[in-house]
Amino acid sequence: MDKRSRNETEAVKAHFRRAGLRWTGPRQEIVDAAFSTHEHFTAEDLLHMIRERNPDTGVHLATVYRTLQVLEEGDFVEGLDVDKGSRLFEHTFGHEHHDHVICEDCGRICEFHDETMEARKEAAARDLGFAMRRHSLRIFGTCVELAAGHCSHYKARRRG
Amino acid sequence: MDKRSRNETEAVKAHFRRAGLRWTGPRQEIVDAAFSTHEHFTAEDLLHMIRERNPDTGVHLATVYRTLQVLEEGDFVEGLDVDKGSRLFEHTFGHEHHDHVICEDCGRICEFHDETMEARKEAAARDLGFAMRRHSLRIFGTCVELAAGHCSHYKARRRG
DNA sequence: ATTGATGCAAAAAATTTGCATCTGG
DNA sequence: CCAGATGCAAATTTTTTGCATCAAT
Repeated sequence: MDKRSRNETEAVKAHFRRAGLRWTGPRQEIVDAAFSTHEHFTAEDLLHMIRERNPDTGVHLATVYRTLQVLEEGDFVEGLDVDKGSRLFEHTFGHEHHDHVICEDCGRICEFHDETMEARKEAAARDLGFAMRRHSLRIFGTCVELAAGHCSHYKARRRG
Repeated sequence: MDKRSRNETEAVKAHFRRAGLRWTGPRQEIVDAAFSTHEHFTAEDLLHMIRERNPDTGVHLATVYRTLQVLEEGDFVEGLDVDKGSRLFEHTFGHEHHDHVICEDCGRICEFHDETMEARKEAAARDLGFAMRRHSLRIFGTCVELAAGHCSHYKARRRG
């Protein structure tokens, strides 16, 4: 585990302690796995990652879902609805918020951050009498790689 | 049916004809119902609306889903993921695009349109090599009505 | 010791699909 | 007529829950 994910794990631990939640073996494994990748992952993906790191793990998918929920509430991970299949998660702690562009054909996901938009989201919510808690901007379209016929994501998706 | 929804129905009909899709009784009923309201509705809501207008209708929920899919592809309706329960639909034909602010506690949904953001979405997608097809910005938070303790949506949701 | 967390299996919820039948063009 | 649309039921898929047991504090 690199120094960065060690720090992140510590932050999660501290949060659990503060919130009166227990720090258990399964939670340790789930958090370690979640912070070990910088890709998007489903709950099932995460379980596979856990099993790769520790073939003898007893962690169950239900526990993964339960823990992801807690992590999401604590702003350590964020879920993304992709309209097709399971929700994708990514760890967010220590990262700047970003929005997503999703290819409807190949599933490729790109990220971007736009400070102007962030400010306007905040303002829009405020103007309507809302306290913004979280926000999700997804742009769906098609990527040029796919249109040009040399998109590696497309083949990967067909195989999967 | 007012003149506006008649026009909208005609546009849908024309689209179906152009696309080589058949104009059937169930589709007529589904489209009429979808354009008869300016609220968000689930597939099931729409079926109830159809049954209210015509108690003897034989339209089936599966057909509602199938037709909503066609309508969405034709940009006549738009689906909204609300993280809790079913997808909400609204007819969009002839309406300016808008984004949504959703109260996580009471379910209230407000809409807004921000031209600057629209332009930046478009640009973000282009810069990343995507052709934007659709986009969905959802801001989740809490509304002041609820915080102030006089939110009608909250009670409505508890009852429902 | 207590109370929360976990594994497991089973339920739940929402949407999709297979198929025989019907129907619009 | 014939391809596409529909009703119906059954399947699918993903996530959640009940409950007995286990373990952290």
